[in-house]
Amino acid sequence: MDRDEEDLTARARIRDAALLHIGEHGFERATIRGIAETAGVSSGLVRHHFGSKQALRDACDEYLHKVISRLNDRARADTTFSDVNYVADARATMGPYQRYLSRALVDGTAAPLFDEMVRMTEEWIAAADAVHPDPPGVDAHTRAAVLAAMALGIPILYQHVSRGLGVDLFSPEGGELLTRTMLDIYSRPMLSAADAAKARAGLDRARTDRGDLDD
Amino acid sequence: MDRDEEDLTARARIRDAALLHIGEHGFERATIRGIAETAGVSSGLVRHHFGSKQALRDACDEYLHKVISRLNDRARADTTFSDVNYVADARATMGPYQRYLSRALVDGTAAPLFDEMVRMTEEWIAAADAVHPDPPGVDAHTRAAVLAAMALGIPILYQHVSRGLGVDLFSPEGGELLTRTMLDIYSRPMLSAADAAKARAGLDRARTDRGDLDD
DNA sequence: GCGCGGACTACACGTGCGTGTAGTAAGCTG
DNA sequence: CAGCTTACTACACGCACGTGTAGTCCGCGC
Repeated sequence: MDRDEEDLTARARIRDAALLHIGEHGFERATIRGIAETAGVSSGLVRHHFGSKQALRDACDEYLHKVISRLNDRARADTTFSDVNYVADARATMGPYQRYLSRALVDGTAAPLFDEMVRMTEEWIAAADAVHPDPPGVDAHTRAAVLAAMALGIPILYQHVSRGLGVDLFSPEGGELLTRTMLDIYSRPMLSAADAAKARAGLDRARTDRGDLDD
Repeated sequence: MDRDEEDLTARARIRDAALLHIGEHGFERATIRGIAETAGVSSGLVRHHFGSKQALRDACDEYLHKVISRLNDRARADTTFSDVNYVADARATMGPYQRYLSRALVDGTAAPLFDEMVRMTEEWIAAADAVHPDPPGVDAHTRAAVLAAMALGIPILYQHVSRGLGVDLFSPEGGELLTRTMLDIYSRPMLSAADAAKARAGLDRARTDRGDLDD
């Protein structure tokens, strides 16, 4: 239905089980036997369908990339302020796969996925820049990359954030609290424009002191 | 000198090697034999000093916590706007241990470390709130937890960010670019107060529609 | 019916690695 | 010197797990 035509097949069940196991225990600790058991198949079938443990991981990455692309397309259609929610939305939809994603990103895989998030963030930044009075110090792409990493820090450190908030970030209450928090963070600058300018001036001074030629 | 009195001992060398190996390959893939080889000792000595692989990991966590506490104390003394740099500073000082830290945070260990960062962020938020005209929607501690996770997302996703920026985040140029980017991000709100209020109103409406009693 | 390919299982192999054990050398105390 | 503790090594055990192999069942084309 909302998956591929291969959904109910053993192959799909194995992939889903792998996403769960690897997300829960990490790639190394996750065992083919454990994945097979969760999927309700023999361990040999895992190898039959995917060839090796690494290939199974690759298949998981590819599958998630497809799912997220679809999710992004849907989010792109929604241009209201619920854009702020896109991380929360993604988390809700991705559900149990969130831990897998976090690990994949941290491990350095899933690069195209991160880049796609940067692209989305870039669009958002461009819109924000359009209504901002003074020009930014660095280009939108750079800010998008950093901002995407920051946004992803929340689901990646989900357990720590949940502990700090006192509620599970995945629960409806946690999701709403996070959204309200993000509204504060994104609408209330931590630094005044004057303070930022002052800091920038300090950086410029340090740079010229070092003898760099651009100014 | 800047370490403990046990610095040059085999025990310290093993700990350092473990931080490197686990940071580089992850806890599971890191082997006691490999750590021992890097430390220039036999694998048995690792067990002799730390008892088990897990205990070695615990010792690494504890050691890093100590180092970071010292780093925080130093940062606390600096109340200028270079506060924005505290993540970058930490990364520079932590150097090769950064990957270990990221993994530890993602794995859920190093909870006290995260909580300490939340505490630091909370102080910073309180200072920003003092000069902000309108009151925040959520309390400072909640915002601090989320903001700390966001800030940590940058070093955790360091390779992706580096790719997006086109320079190594660890290089001096990368560090300066990051600082300038952070200045933009922290001084230029992504949402206007009006937009945030609109989104909040939407959330309130949804909440009362659900029949919650507080308003 | 026959053959054949794919899905699937049971089971054995090899190995890498954590862990346990025994033993050596050096320093300290009496 | 004996006796003990501590740092340290060499080596073997055992297990868990990825991988390889052989074989069964089922469906489809001829």
